[in-house]
Amino acid sequence: MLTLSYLRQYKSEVIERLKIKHFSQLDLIDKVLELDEKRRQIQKQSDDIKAQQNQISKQIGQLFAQGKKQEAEQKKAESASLKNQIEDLIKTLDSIEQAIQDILVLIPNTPHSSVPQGKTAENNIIIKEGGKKPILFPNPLPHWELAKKLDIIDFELGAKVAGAGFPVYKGKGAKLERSLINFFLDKATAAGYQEVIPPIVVNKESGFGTGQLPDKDGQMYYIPLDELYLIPTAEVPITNLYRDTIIEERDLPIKNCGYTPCFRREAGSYGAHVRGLNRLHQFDKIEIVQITKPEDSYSALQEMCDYVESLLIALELPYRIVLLCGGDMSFASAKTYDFEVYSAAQDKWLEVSSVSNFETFQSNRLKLRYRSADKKNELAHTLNGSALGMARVVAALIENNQTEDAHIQIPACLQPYTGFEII
RNA sequence: GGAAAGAUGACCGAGUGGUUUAAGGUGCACGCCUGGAGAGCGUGUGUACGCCAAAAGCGUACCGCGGGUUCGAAUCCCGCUCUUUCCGCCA
Repeated sequence: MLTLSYLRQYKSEVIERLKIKHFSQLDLIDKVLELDEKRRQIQKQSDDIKAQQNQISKQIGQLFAQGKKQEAEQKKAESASLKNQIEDLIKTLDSIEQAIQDILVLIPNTPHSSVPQGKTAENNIIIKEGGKKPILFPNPLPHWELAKKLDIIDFELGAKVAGAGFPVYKGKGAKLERSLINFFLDKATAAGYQEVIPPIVVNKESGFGTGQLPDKDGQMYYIPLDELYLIPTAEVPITNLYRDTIIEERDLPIKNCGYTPCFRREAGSYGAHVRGLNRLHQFDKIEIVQITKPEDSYSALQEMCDYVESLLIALELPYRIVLLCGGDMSFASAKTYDFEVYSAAQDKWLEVSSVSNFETFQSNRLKLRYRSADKKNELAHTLNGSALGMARVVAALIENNQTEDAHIQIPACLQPYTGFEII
């Protein structure tokens, strides 16, 4: 969330930027600033009275030490009356602070000045296309048909065990999945990201820290008995590793990567566009996360995009890079690039990565700061990206690399991992 | 799941109701000393919010978290969380 001091200082600029995000409740800004004004006024009052009370208590202690009981009793009465005033003020203060918090969590991040205008995905800007679309024979099979024919992914079996959207990978399909995980992790490690294996459930503090809570709790699986959420992305546990910490400037940037399964309820989505691996309740993903100084975060964003692009090139997949417009960006992001691969049999672009700079939006919630060279504590910037989301990569590999006799050619970079060249 | 012990600053560690304004030590920073280093000596050394044009300064809160008792709580009471050890169970 945005900080109050930032809102106070850059109010009109924030409002202009939020218009690019098509945020409709701009009146919340004035409301929260009014509450802030009131809060400061009441805090001053209550701090002053507390100071008086502390003085009196100290005097009482001294009076008792000197054996002046009578005077001490008098002071006690004086202090008691102050106590009532303080209680009232604190009650008001608490409710105002709560009201401020309730509003702040509703205000989305402001988009970076380079984010294009626009309301929906149609206004996104394709900034680059790369790779070559494959030239396939007539009537190529969509991945779910070819996968079934080769018996490498079983959707019905997964449906029996868990439900729709929980596929079972079998044989060479499972090996392909595992090979991709290892390939991506090795690449990320070579690019300077330290590997972590985080928990795949998180508590609500973590969900709040990265911005999934309170607004998107319906999209996460929840375990009520233990009050835990299944992670929708490794971004949540990995970024939260640094919640409530102050990092020395010399230790930045911090670069982490991690593989986890990801769980998404995705309520309300159905139909042809979610067939097969296109949209799942459980899928594997490698995530990259960076924590940087504010002045470095946009070069880090570029570096992460270049890295993700290098993976797509290595996999020889046709891809395009999309700069999201204001209206299509997520609540917490200041700037986001999506990476899509072309899946030939479906004739569809599938999103396989989303790389975002959150600036201080997450770090403010996380209380994630760094100590600058001149000993000041400032909010760090957080970024993350998929590198990559597995299922759709598998879908595209299956469809694009299929042969006329219904086999799948494994790209050269994966063969050392799979140990086979064809499925 | 059962039992016991514990949680204090960057770290170690003292502190069972009132000069605690959290002792002492370590570390760190700066200064003195030195040809240089070390030792020694001195000074400083958390976070958040607020007051102030700003700096300096001052105020408030914070000793795991949340309540309570009291004029006053690190200290007393209640609840919770986590850690360690032992027992049980177990991949």
